[in-house]
Amino acid sequence: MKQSTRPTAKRTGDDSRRDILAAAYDVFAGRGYAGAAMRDVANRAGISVGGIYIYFPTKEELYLALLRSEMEDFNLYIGRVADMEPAQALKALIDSYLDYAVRKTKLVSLHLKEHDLEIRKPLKELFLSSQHRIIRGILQDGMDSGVFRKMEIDRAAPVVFSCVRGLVLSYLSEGQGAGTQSEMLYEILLNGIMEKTG
Amino acid sequence: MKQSTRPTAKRTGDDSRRDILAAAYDVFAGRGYAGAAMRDVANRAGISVGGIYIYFPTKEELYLALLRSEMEDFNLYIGRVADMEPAQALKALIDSYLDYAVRKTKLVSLHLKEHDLEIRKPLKELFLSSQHRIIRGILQDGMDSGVFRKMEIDRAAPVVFSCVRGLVLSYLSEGQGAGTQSEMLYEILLNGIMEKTG
Amino acid sequence: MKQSTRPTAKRTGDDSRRDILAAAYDVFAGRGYAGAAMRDVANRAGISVGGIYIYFPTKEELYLALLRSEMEDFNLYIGRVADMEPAQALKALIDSYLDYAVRKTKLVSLHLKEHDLEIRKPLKELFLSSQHRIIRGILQDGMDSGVFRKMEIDRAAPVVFSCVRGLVLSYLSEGQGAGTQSEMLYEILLNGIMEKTG
Amino acid sequence: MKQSTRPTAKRTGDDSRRDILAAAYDVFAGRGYAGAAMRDVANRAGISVGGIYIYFPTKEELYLALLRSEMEDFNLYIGRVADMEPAQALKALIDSYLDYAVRKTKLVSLHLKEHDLEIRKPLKELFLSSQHRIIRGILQDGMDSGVFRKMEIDRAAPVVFSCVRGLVLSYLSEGQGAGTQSEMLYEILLNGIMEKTG
DNA sequence: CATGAATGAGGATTCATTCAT
DNA sequence: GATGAATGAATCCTCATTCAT
Repeated sequence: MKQSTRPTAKRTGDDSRRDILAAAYDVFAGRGYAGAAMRDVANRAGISVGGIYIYFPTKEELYLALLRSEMEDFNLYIGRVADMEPAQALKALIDSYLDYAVRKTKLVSLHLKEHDLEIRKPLKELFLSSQHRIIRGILQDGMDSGVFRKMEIDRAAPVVFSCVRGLVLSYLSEGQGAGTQSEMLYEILLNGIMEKTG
Repeated sequence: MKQSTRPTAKRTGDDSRRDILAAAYDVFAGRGYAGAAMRDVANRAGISVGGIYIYFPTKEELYLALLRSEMEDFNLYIGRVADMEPAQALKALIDSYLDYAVRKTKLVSLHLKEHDLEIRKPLKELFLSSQHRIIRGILQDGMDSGVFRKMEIDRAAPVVFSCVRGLVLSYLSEGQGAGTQSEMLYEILLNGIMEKTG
Repeated sequence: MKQSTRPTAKRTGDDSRRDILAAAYDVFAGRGYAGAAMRDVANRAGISVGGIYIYFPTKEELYLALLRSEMEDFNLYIGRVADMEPAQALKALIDSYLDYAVRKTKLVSLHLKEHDLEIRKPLKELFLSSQHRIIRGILQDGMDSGVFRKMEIDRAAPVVFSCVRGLVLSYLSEGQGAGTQSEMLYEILLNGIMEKTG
Repeated sequence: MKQSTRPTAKRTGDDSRRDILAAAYDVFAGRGYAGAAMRDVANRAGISVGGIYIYFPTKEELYLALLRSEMEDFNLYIGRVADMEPAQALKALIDSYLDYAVRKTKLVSLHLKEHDLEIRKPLKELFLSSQHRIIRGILQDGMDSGVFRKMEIDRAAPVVFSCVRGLVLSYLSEGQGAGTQSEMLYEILLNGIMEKTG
């Protein structure tokens, strides 16, 4: 005899997908891939366990979808450095990485934790090559405009990337001084630590 | 309810401990803390499941013991840079980190994967402060002898450490060019990437 | 790692709960708390091991739920003596206890076996105080109406309760002659065994 | 090069047996049959796990041996009531039971907990029949000497025994007032609770 | 689309028992 | 006699996945 005259505010499929992904973000980030429980994802998403499986066929697929969605987000975020002045771009790159890590600490942490998960491989390669391309672009611009010295770009770019990534890692690990360290890294990358003689 | 078994006492307790630790190294490194199964550790160690518990009361203790034992190993390994010339020491530091990562890829990978595991905290802090100390020593020496320019050591040291760690991370992640990249990092850290004007 | 199963949803949740409780009754009663295996409860309930945990979060909770449910049952059963004539009430009390023990032998046996289990304490105290109250009521009535002699009720009630409980214990232990012994206890409690002189 | 010049104070086999039995007493009593661990018995006995198996082939046998040894002890303790005056003997019986329960609370508690363990059956029957015999003796004496009224001894004896046992059970369960309750039981058994009319 | 009860393999841990020393 | 490391079955509990409703 119970009738609901006002229709339950139903989610569209897309809403549900989004909710699940958002919940997955929290749960995976908080406990790692192995430690994450589908039930927790379901609870946090306000959906039933079975409901998840309508949108994602396995835990693995859910995880991958999460990574994909976050990567898009990140690429958009980092893209803005593309048409800045070289030195400025480098600074912006470092800051962007660190900002992103601050905003999405748990996700970046997750990437680290699952850095060698086999299923991540294709996605990871996509990501790396795109990041390397951006940095190569910056270095090339700098050399072309005479701001940066002559370097073998293909060797230098990965190293610059490493340094930036290392800073992020330190932030995740120790958690302090993101701002001050980004300044310092910028300065060291530009000038080195050696005394300029002559 | 009646159980009958036939124990095989072939090893000394110390042997078993070592075997278990070695097996734990492989299993934890390969699958992370949560993903590692005690049964797999046992199989790989050539001991029974119960046998592990004679030497390590819980999975957590086993993991911690593994970390402790490896940290000692690493500290010994890295200690040799202490009394080198500053620039040389920096190069040696980078190489040592990378060498270690090459030799013990899976272990270093494990550190990354479990970088935020609560139980690791005390051990991690010990490690970090000891590494920072070493680098501060190198920088100080360099400044004292006029090889390095004036820097705020307390800000520079963590950044240098970050860069080295970033390189290790890249090696783990992409796996190529350890040698060539270590050269490049050394050079960039010393000279920066900017054109020296004047 | 991949699991595929085929659940059989034939019962309502309430049915399952009831089935599990019934199975728990048998298993706990038969083997005691420590000796009881969740798997056996599951098998007997016609449910999977995991299924139990949907309704009862731990073995301890299952046990407690069982005790609670049975205590309610018993209190209903014993309540009817409240408004009888004193002597009649005493007889009914003895009979009720014994009847209950006959009907639910294994459960009462379980109470005995786990009489000092820490987790039972609150429940036990509830039970004891309620039983003592009933008996004090009977004795008071009897004294008021002059059927029973003057006694210190607070001392007598626990002893009467002990005697009844002892009879139950004997039934559980030896298993014979419930009927005849209840008569005898009634008579001895009323008249004692001493020769009435004068 | 370590020599022990003074010979280790070695135990004889009998000593070890006794130590094990004493340890078993504590462990079994404290945790019940299923909950008791052989290792704990060993530790408490100051012997190795394997050592126990020299004296007792299984856990079950150890338990039985414990019961046997304690039963002998009890029979000796209770035997002294045999040649007292009837009423006095009854009082002594109640007190003895209660005293014993006070002294060996945990053991008596164990009997209760494992009261239906199949392996205990033969021992239990032995015990019961001996206790019933003693009580029948007291009642018979009392009737013969005219102190007690005419009763069917075979029906009364088990009931008297039940009452005594019930008192012990109450002591174990609630733990208070052993002294005061034994007085009360004695009085009620002798006189009953009914008003003596006429 | 959504639900959530059900499944059962698998995980960490315990423990009676054995046997080489 | 005595030791204690070793065994492995068994315990409680978790969780990815399925499917009747």
